[in-house]
Amino acid sequence: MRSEVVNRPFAQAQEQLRTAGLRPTRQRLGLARLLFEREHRHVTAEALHGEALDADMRVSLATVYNTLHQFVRVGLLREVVVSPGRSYFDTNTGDHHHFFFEGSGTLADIPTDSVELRRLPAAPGGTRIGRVDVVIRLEDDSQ
Amino acid sequence: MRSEVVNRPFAQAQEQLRTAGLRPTRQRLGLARLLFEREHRHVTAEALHGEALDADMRVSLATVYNTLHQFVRVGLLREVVVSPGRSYFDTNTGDHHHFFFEGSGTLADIPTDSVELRRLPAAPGGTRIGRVDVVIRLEDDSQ
DNA sequence: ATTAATGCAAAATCTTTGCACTTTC
DNA sequence: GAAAGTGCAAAGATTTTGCATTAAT
Repeated sequence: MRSEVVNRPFAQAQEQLRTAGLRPTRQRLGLARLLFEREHRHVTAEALHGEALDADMRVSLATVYNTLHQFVRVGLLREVVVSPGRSYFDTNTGDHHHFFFEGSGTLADIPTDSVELRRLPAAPGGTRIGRVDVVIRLEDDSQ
Repeated sequence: MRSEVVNRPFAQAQEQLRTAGLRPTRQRLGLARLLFEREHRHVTAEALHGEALDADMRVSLATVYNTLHQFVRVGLLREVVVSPGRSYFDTNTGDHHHFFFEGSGTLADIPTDSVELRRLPAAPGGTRIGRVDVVIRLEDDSQ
């Protein structure tokens, strides 16, 4: 592989960050690649930090937190709150809902069209609906 | 008021705890009265502890946490997770959903029949649905 | 050069735990 | 008196912050 060849995934991540108005720094690029170069995923800050270290990136946990929140702010990620004292970040920012496996503490997307939300209440005065979160909590089937 | 007259609310709380299999201790009784003698409410451990102190009860924050979780375990309360790093406890254990006001960090019940959930996905193999939580996140209408 | 981002360690939150003491049954 | 519950302070866990250093434009 010739070194002057453009590194595709890298260039893509760079573009993605620029578009979002974030400087494509080494850490943000690295984290973006971990997050977005595969299938949609759900990560905790701690888990992503672990992956980064495994991939020999040098990044602090504080920067991982900061970066995840920046990504949420610019719409690259969505934060999912399902468990007290732990934040999950979802690379799927589209309209969809979640299974939460209480046993393992993991999340899975629910295809949009397998939940149908009929009739929503009106937003109370002075507010507007920002998002509707549906979480289906699953317990181990101790049949 | 004659001292031998039965204190109704107190007796009710006592009964409620006994039925749930919890010893009616001074702290549990006091917290139960704060929680259940009024309309349904959403409290944090910290807020409930504050109320207890205001009412001149002597109870530690640790005991408030323990008690809230015990109440959840026996079905007297329901825990609602909407915000990272803060647990809310809901005295309404019936089937219903929530508004979450992002601005103030407060919760409100949504009447059951103003949300209709049609079509739910089947629980993945080895699991069963424990609960379905719907949270409608409200933002301040900066119109 | 200028401006923004990072790393680190420290702090801030929120929650749980260990154990001696107290209360309930 | 036996068993369960409480208080306190300490520890845990997760997340945020302050500030000097480093990197990107």
